[in-house]
Amino acid sequence: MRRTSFANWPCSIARTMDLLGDWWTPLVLREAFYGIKRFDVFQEELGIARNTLADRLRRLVDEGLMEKRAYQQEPVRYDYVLTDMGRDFFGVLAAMNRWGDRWLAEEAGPPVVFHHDRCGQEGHAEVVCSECKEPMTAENTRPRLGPGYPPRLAERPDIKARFAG
Amino acid sequence: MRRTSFANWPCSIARTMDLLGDWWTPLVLREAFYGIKRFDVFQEELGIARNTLADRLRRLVDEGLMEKRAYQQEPVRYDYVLTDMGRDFFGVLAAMNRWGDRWLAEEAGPPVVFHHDRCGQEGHAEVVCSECKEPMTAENTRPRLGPGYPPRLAERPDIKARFAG
DNA sequence: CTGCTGGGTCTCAATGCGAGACCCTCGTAT
DNA sequence: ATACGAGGGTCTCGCATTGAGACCCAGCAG
Repeated sequence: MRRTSFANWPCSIARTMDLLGDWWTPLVLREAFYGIKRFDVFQEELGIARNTLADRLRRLVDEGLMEKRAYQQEPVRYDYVLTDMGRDFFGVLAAMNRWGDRWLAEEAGPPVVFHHDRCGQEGHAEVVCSECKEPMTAENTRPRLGPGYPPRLAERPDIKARFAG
Repeated sequence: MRRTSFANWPCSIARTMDLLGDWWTPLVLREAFYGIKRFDVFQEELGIARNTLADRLRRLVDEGLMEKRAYQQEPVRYDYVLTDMGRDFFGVLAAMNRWGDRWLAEEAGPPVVFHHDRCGQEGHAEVVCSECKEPMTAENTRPRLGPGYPPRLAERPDIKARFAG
């Protein structure tokens, strides 16, 4: 059975999960944010199988999150760097990191903290509303039909009910 | 080959990915945020195989993100509700949703938008620094060793180099 | 001419995913 | 008394994916 594809669902979360592809992809991106560029370094740091890494990098390049760049000729050597699309994924990783720090860390505390150059302090990620800058939580936020929702689906009673809130 | 476990890596992103388990889990959580509680409804809305759903729900309960609750006796019927830990995951989904809206939406725009009760406006998620409330991006944020990082590992030159920035 | 570095591909076994069928317990309509 | 439907699952089984490790190739250094 082929894995069910979410790429065409009317849901950005599903689409995002679909292209993440698996557990390794976010970790490859994490390494990229750490500044890693070269195949071998990704491979050693993560302990990922080489074929799996080749596959994930190829996917990330295809999807537009990374770019394969020849950094020298004779012999040609490639490295992998984040595109704007890839760099923008940082927020997602930061939110994940925060959640993990909060709920999965051991007594000793979070393994990694973030230094925010902008203010010079160590802080963690917080997810806020773009309009009022106050925290966005499950309690104070509700989904609504957006402009990109397929009109035909939007007619269905169960869908209507879901977004009625 | 058994899937490599990230549960004990010194990285909250890896740990989070490890317990997500697969592509379905975030979507099950999404449904839960939409207010879905019952097995059959999860199953119909997502079109997920019943055994896979049973497995994911069991995992979410085991990990502490959801609770199985008897909502009636004779016959006993159970439903699944988010715990505090589960509800706190909203931020991660919101960040994912925002990224997907930005980079994967079609011309028509995002399929779903968020209404923020707190301010009464429609906004999207933004990831900011907990200290200064300014956006946290790959460019202005750097990882540092945190208190929970395994001391033995922290000695390694490659690890030192990575967090030197 | 041997071996090292960098960036991969190939082979193959073992998981795990997912469809669909099946199961169990009540409550209710026939 | 019996069939049927709702609710919440488990069982079986085929195929796709995962991942370890071996192998490949090009250039350069000893």
